[in-house]
Amino acid sequence: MAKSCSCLQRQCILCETLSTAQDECTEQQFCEIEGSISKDVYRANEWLFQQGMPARDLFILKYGHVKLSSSLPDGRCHGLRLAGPWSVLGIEALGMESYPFSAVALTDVQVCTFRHRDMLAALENNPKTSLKLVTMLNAELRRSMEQLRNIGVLHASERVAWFLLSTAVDNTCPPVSRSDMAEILGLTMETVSRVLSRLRQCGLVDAPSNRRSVRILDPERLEALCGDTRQAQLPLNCA
Amino acid sequence: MAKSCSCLQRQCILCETLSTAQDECTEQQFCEIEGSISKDVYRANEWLFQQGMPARDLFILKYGHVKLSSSLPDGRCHGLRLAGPWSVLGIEALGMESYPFSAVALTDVQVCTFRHRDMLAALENNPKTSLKLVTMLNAELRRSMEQLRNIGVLHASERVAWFLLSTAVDNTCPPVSRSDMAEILGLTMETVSRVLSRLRQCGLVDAPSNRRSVRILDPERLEALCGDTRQAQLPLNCA
DNA sequence: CGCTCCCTTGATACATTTCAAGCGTTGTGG
DNA sequence: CCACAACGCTTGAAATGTATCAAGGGAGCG
Repeated sequence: MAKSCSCLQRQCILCETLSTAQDECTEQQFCEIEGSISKDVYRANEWLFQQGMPARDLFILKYGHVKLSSSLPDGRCHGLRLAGPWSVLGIEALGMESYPFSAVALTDVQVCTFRHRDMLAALENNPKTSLKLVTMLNAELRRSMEQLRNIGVLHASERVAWFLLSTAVDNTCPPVSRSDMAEILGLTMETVSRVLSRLRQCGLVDAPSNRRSVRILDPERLEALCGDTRQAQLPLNCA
Repeated sequence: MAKSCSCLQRQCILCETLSTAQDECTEQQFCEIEGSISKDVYRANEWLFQQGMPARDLFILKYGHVKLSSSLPDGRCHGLRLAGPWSVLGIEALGMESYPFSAVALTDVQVCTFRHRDMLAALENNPKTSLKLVTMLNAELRRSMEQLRNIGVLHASERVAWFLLSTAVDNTCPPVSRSDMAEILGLTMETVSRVLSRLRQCGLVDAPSNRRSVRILDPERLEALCGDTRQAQLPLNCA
């Protein structure tokens, strides 16, 4: 029997963990780990998990996009970030009672699901996995702090520009609605719409109003918009 | 020779790590770890480290308060959070080239300094330490996400109320200036000052204008201010 | 066709920022 | 010991960016 995860993807922390685990686990331990991975599918708008739910699993996103968001007791809600393929979700709850935020599928989504308790066991048995995990959490933390700073200091158009640039792959953004973007950027849907309209008029992006799709046409001018205040504060005269 | 860190504090991750390490390291390994801890002092307004500096150390704050902040290329700056005694600083840079943010002492400060490379070695040798670290990073991540949400959705007075409540120990806040608070909350100094003046008028806090000191007089009414919007949006009629 | 959903756009309201002046304390040097 | 500057804070008036409210358009779908 081949000792490996059936996907064997380089980008997947689980697959990599398993491949290093081969050297360090007994055959039995390894099979236990591999056996506890399940592959699941969620439809668009389904919840992977909700804030406050008992935390049991972590997810490796293999296909599709997910939105993470956190809400206040009074119902107000704020998007934390978008997650794309090969993101690890729900690991922030490892060792805790409940998920501190919610995750909803924006598109149809395919994931590997893994129990927290199995992850904890893998950590005990495999120091290399710990290191990988620590590195991952650190990266997450940096991203989160960068976002904190950006929400704190950037203007509306700078935030939109930054969002587009930071989420786009090949100048194409994930399929988010205006309200999703607004929620993540701490703005209203209307403001996001206005900014996108202006960016469209200036030829910086292609953002059809009917479809959830934004394409970046001029990455360089867009970058100028979110880096330097003086340019960014005058987004109307984009001449 | 006694095998323990000389402080032996329950709250200190380093001390705890060392005490568990006793069971798992050889005497030589243990002494290497212990020997690599240095105890340092920084004066108020000194930098512990700056954004972009090569990342070498992590710090356990033993006495005093530190402000973490991140800046944009154009100079705009945003406070990330305050750190008090027993915080671990600079661990977000573990395994990375440079510090992703800066840390400046608000008061005179006493720290234990520990090399990243020694921490990494400790992780390899001691799975329990990894778990502790992962738990810590997760807690940090949750805090950071909570803050992200709060900056995103809360109004000025709600943010101030939340800041006071979340940083106060025994209803007494760390010695931060109005501008420090403003920087962390994504507001201006003037706005913070106005909110504090109103809170003072309403008898919720004691905030003398000459000293960097805020004391919470009525925690319950203050909590009502940051939990529920409808109350929070009318902070002027605090009757 | 009529419904819903998402988006756009305009007018207005409002919270916060910006700009500006002044106050009290602290520390320094004549 | 007193002037003086520096610093942090407060407060007011005006400016401004974004939210809110409102109306309407277009695509998709039963």
